[in-house]
Amino acid sequence: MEFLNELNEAQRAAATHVDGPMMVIAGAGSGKTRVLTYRIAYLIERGVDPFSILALTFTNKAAREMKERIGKVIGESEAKNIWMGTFHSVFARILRSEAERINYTRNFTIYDTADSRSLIKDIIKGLNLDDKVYKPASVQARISGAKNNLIDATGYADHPEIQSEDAQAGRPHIATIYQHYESRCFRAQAMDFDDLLFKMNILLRDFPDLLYKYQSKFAYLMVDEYQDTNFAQYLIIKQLAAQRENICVVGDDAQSIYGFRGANIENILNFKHDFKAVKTVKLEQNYRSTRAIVEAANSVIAHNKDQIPKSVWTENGDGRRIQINRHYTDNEEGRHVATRIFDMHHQQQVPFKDFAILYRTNAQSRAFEESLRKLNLPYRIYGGTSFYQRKEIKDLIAYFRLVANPRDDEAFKRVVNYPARGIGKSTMDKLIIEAGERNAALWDVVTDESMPPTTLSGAPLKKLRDFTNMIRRFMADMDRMAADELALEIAKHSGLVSELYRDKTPEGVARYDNIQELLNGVQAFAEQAREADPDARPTLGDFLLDVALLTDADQDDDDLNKVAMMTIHAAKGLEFKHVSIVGLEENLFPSQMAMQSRADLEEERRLFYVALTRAEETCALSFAQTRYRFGQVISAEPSRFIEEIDEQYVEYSNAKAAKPTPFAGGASFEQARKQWKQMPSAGGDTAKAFGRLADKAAPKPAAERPFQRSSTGGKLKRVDPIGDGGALPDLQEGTLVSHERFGKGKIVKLEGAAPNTKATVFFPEAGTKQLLLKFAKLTVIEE
DNA sequence: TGGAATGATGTTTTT
DNA sequence: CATCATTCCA
Repeated sequence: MEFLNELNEAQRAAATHVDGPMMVIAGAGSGKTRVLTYRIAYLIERGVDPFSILALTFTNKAAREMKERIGKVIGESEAKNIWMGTFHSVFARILRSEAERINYTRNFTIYDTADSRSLIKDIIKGLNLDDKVYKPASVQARISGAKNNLIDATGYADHPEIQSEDAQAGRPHIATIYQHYESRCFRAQAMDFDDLLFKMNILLRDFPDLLYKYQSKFAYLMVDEYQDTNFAQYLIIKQLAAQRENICVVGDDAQSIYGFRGANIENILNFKHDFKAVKTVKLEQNYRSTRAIVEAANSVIAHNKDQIPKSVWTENGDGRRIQINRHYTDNEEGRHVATRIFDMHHQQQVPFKDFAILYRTNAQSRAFEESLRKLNLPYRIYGGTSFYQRKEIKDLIAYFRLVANPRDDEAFKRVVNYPARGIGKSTMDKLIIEAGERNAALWDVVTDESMPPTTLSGAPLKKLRDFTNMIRRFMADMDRMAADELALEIAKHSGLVSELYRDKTPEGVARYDNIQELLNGVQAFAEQAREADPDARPTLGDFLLDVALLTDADQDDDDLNKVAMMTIHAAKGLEFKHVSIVGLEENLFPSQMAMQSRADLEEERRLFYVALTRAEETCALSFAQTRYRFGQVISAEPSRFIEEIDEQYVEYSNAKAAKPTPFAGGASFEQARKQWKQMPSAGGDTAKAFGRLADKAAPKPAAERPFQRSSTGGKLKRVDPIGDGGALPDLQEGTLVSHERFGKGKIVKLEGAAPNTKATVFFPEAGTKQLLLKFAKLTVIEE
């Protein structure tokens, strides 16, 4: 097994460990995936049956990659038999085959976050509770938290601590909502994401034969990213491993970033107590990054109190310091990052795929998207509003869902009147009330001939029945047709395709294309299944199971040479040669939600650690002093995390320092840092875009002032992102100007001295506005 | 009943 | 600024 020679001593010790519990503490970039891969290969070469290996990863992508890599070592045909996937997808598969034990159909629906929130909203309304007090999102979070800790609705109501928490928060009825939620999900034969873990636990708890079955089946367990498991996941693992104790967990407490989802670092700390004679291996040598990056990351994480002591080190070269860039606006930040990529690509032939832009929140992607597009740089955004969240896709999938499981109330409500069938709100309200009274699914109320709805009759009832009859026809075809065939049939005969085809606006065409793409996706899925097993008859239900747990990040990376943009969470486990971490501002990163508690702040810091350690060669940080948020310009201060980096690994690119050579340190540098710190910023308070003065803001030196084209047209004159007033010398009363939002207008009055000049402008389209030149992006229009 | 227009409202991170 | 939800009118 010569592949073992590619491993260092610690890695090899981990990869060749066969029986008994093992915990691998793997620092960032220490070759953990390689170890997991080779360990599986090693097991199989030693004669372990691939079918008896269960490897749980955090993302589908990680699972796929690992499978591929194992395939290269031991051959694809063996590799494909390994049980490998995310917790959710593996247990969804098991639940599907054991569904009847818990009185579910094997075609149960998986409710996504939106479905479950809409159901919760519904329940809150039905209980006549105030949705200002019972905010659906927080109720959902509360229920989710309970499920992750294996507390059901009854347990929730009986839990003194939880009850007093809710009472104190003024929301004593969450227990009731939870009870309804539970029964409504069951009524609809639906499980939410948390249920996949919760019900798996139920299976193992209530059916000893099943526990035994899966304990015997999975002789070897491996869990990646163990630090991110929550209690529900932990207990499944623990139970499955209880018999043979052949369990290997891999994790890094420093990279635990899913606390908000119930992940519990304790799981990693307690592993030693749960199993006896645990072999522990620490992987501390980093192969990924330069020394500057490794040390910078180390210096940051050292600020955390809670951690397992370990020292990540590298033999790699020093590399370039972490570059820090200050910007006046978020748009300028976008331009700068894009320009840097442009330059490096053209001057040093760096391929696009070597770049990544990482941010804290999805909303930040916009500025970068725009700038990259302007420079014609190819990019790909991972996550965010994924393909599967688009309205038209959800609509068609809702049809699929309904055909697979007609009791799926959320799907029913979504498409019963789309395309329009004359089934309006009042009809649906009656139906929903009646379903509630009978505790039956909407579908059952409509189709139960023996007990017709009492409040509905005549035309409305007929329309509803026409709809269910149509779905019934699809259902009848489910046995005859393969997934791809049926999908096409549904798309056509539901009227959805023709509805979209009629819409010739650019958006409509895009939607139509998306539907096409989804249908192609079903086809690809079916063909792949047939390829793997010629006798397989992939059903629409199989496809749904797959698609419900897919994320955008899992989409096929066919055309790969693109700049990658994603949240730091999504970047976990990935690496890039050149990384830009953007938006390093207080209240953004760290997030303002995390400012309250030390634990939350430490999680943010670990997130920053994860971000830094994605980089192989260079890492640039940036922040803006003003940023659009909620449609307002707000000012921001640099993130505390920047200062936490040991300064010998940092360079402040646009402070006026000479470019220091790596690690030169020295007085000139200190000075630059000081200078940079003293640079005036707009202060911490929110300043309205067109309102109050932010007198502390200093004008930018004219030489640095960039030009930019106004989006509303008008000939390019000059634009001033910070707007210091003096920048538009030929402004006077009567001048025609153009504003991004308000369109063209005429200056009526100018008052105040620069930089606080205020202009009164009359916009024919928007009325008279008072604008502070400092902030308003005005362009002079030449006659 | 359906659609358009208007107004309130909210943003972490993900399976 | 977006999206959503509610409202209002045909």
